[in-house]
Amino acid sequence: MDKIMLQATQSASPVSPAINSHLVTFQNARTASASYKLACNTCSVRQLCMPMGMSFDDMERLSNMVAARKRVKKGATVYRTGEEFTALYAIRTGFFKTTVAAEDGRDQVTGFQMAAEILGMDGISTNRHTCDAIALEDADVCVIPFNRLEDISREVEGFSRHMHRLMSREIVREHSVMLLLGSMRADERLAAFLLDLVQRLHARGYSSSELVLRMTREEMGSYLGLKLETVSRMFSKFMDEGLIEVKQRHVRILDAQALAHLVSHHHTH
Amino acid sequence: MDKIMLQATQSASPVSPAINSHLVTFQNARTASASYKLACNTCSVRQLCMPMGMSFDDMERLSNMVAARKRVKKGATVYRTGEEFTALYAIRTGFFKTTVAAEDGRDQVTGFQMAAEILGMDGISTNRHTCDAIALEDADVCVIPFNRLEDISREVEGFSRHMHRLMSREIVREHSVMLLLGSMRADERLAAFLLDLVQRLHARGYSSSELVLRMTREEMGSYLGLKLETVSRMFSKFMDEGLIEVKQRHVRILDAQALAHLVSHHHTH
DNA sequence: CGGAACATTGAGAGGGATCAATGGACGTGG
DNA sequence: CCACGTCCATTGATCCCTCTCAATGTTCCG
Repeated sequence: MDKIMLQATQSASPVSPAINSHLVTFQNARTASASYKLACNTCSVRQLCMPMGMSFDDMERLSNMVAARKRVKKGATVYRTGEEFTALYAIRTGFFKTTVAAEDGRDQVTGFQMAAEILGMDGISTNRHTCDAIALEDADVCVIPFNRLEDISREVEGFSRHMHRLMSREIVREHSVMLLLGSMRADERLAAFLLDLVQRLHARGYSSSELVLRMTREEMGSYLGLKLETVSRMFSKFMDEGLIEVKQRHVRILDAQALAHLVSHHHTH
Repeated sequence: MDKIMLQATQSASPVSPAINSHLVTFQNARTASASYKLACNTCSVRQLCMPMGMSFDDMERLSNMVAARKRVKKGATVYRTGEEFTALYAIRTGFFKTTVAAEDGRDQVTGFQMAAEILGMDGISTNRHTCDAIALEDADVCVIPFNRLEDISREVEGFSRHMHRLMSREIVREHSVMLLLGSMRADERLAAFLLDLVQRLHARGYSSSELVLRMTREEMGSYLGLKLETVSRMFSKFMDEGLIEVKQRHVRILDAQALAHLVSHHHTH
């Protein structure tokens, strides 16, 4: 088999998606003056993240709520099961997994999160976190103290609705995972997973056909309800069928349509 | 095999759980005067439902927000996928399932809901519902227009936090379903399901060991990621092992501990 | 009473798990 | 820069749990 060369497009800085061009010079000016102060205004993922759709002024208000930026080393946790819930975390850079643990030690990856996504909403319900959020690469998050969020809900018109939307989106996402786990075969699961990942990366300015997986086969398997060997076999199968190219964690999607077809056209043997 | 007799404890009116006894006379007084007006104050599930933890006055405010009571016949929907999202629905009586549909027709039961639980949170994210909510028996729900909820968030201290908690609780619930679907065997799934159901029913004043299933084997199977035949076989297996008694949809749990042990002590063959 | 919907049970097949061995990639330190 | 160990991924052989297909039985309701 030929060696394939895949550029690690994800390593490079992505083109900022959907940024209003008239803001760019302003943005640069502020970056210089504000130096290390956190500012949603200058954040490359502000269109997808918490301040999505906000006015410039409201973004500034939000920035002021954000207590701190926090670096998380690969393998480290943002929070763990049982820890007190105090804040939500918006991902600036890096890639995470969340895992829930059963009493007997089994654990289940419940999601993979990337830039602009929010970590920690599980903790609101009981004031204790119910899962672990673990960085799969060195990462950078905004710490948003939850009690301050309630202040901003009063100050910023429509922010409360916005928070509800974020949480609802998570509920809807989990519904589709339940559909995946409850009714799809191994190949369908992996296809759905790859398409979801690449679509989210694309929304962040990355390629719509190439991606670098930040997780192991085992972590993918846990998320997809499969064993790592099965995940590996499905990768090989897709390669044999010419649907993708795989070299370790680099994946190039050659036939997205065929993958999508797999997901949405179930047929028994 | 002996015929077993199970009383349909669920059909009978449950004892109201955890109701402060000094409120009862007051409650009765109001029931008489307010006749058919919706009143959280007099609702038997107020301690578990939306007004959980609220003061008497705040409950009254909430009641005033609730536009209407809506009857839903068995088999009918409260809302369907694609319909515009306008309101949340608090279940007064009855039992529901929610289902998401894949493009190819497959559908997946994402949850079963009973009195005091909230339907419709999936719709907040996009202003369109993303699943169907179907009554499994004649039911009665409170319609809570969503825009009014935002009003009450401003008026009632802490209500916003309360809403967040409700949504977070749903997220956490779905995490445990993902754990179930992703890592448990058929018998473990059914055991976890039965224990969850009976625990929720118990919180509503029903027996902690007997229940009447409102859904078919197929609906259970869909929720649990199993085929109906497998569900049926697991019921038979539990019966043979003396863990439960089953007669059609009536189930009596004989050895809850053994069921719990199944769930939390996974062992390979 | 009869029909439809639902549930049980059996036999057989298949998809994914398990067990096991090998191979590659990567980081660390010599 | 190479050697080495560790972690990760691939692949094969076999097993078994769950699905599939099919027949029968039961309940419920018009």
